[in-house]
Amino acid sequence: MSISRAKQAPQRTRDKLSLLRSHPLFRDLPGPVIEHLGSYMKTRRVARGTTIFSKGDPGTGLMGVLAGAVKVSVASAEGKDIVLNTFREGDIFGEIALLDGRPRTADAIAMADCELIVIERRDFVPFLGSHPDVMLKFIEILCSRLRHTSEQVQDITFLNLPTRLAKTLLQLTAGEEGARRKAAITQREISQMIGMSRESTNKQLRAWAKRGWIRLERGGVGVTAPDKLAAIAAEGFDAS
Amino acid sequence: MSISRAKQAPQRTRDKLSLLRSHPLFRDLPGPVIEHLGSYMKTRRVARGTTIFSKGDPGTGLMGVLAGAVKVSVASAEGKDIVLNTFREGDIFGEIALLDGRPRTADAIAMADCELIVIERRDFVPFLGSHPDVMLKFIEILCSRLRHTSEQVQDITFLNLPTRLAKTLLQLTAGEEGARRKAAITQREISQMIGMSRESTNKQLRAWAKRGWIRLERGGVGVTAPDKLAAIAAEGFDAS
DNA sequence: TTTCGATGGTGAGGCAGTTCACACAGCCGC
DNA sequence: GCGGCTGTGTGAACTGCCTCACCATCGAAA
Repeated sequence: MSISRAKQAPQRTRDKLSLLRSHPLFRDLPGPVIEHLGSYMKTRRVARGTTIFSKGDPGTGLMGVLAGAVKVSVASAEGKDIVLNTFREGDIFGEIALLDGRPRTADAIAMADCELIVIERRDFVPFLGSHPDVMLKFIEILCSRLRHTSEQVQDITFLNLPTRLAKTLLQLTAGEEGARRKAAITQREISQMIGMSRESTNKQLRAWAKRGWIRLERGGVGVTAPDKLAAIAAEGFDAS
Repeated sequence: MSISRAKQAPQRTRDKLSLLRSHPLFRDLPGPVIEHLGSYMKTRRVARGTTIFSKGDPGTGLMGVLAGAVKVSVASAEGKDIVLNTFREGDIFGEIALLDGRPRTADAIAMADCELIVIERRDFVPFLGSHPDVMLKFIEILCSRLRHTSEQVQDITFLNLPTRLAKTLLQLTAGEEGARRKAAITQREISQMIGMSRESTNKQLRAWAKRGWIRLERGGVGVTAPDKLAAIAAEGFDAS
């Protein structure tokens, strides 16, 4: 019952065309258009820890996650890191550099072994120009990204460590219920998601583990009492 | 030589059609289309301190600033406020709720007496659907907003008070040079822009004023040594 | 004119979270 | 099976910033 660290080869649960056909961005497009797009796409396999792109790179294209998980983060001059966003199977990322053609403002790193699809900007932009409906979808994506990032600003300025941590643990394990409610992630990565030191994060996690609200393993966390964490996330303090 | 608090009626330096014609969003549109758009727009005058829209409101439309300045902020449960963005003459805001139709996620408040233009969502969305080139411009705006908000996340997590304050003062007074380098803003608003307490902000401002790098007045700050502030903003600490 | 709210100024004290310095366990590659 | 790296656990010391509790001043409203 341990948490898989995804060191095995990622199962190819879906190929690139099936991603396109099922993705909200492209779902409504006619079949031939999807196949046309598919011909532009390349797939790329990367191992956990690989840097997919770096801050300052020319933004060459759009990426999609077929399997695995990706974090988008930035590093400070002192070596601290902060995670701006994470993406998993079925998600699309890197759209900002795709759309405005400016350099990437953050790094993308594989949190697990990944299979990605890549569409080059030079192929995609002309397509976009002739598909206003797809542009509208991108606008929706950008809006939701903006709402997400704004919320991050609010969380960082208003909430304390336990509250942010509880919220993040719930998000990380959302979707799964009961005993399967767990996430494969290191404590360092968690600390970077909430913008706190690894040590402080570890101490809070241990405190909750001692109360039996979560279970800690090497490279993973399991949430056993989501209601308790939800209470903390809502109240803004550890009221237990 | 005092800093104007803009309590007088705002001078109407430009009317709504001239804003449209000169704004990058609409500049390239044919004349009749602009006049068509103009017929949808209403103007609205608001006094300093007025709430233009509130968090949770249905996002009814797009706003533009003809004169004055607007801040977009959110309040925490404990009454703390944080400013997410500020807009001045020629800027457009409120586009997220316009584009995705979801409720507003922040408050907009007039920082000075303002003259605004408003375009209702029900009028604008159909227009947008038939103008893909305008959609592209909106995509650019959204991308730059996203880059801005991401940078805010980084600033909050990586930089300390003096650094953030120096950076913000420079941004606030950018555009003007020499002795005219000043901004009409309260210290409380500055503290909300950098996400620190009013008291801490005041103390740092006083320290710099004592060194002659800035000048403080009621309701305003003048930057007299932008190079010194730039050094702090770049170095990440007060190296003087 | 008086009052009152908004703005600016200031010090004392406290605390959440950082930094540093370890120690120890698994896991990987060789 | 042996280093070495990565991930985790933990306490002591430090500190940047907040909170609180004031006071002074200005401007506008009553």
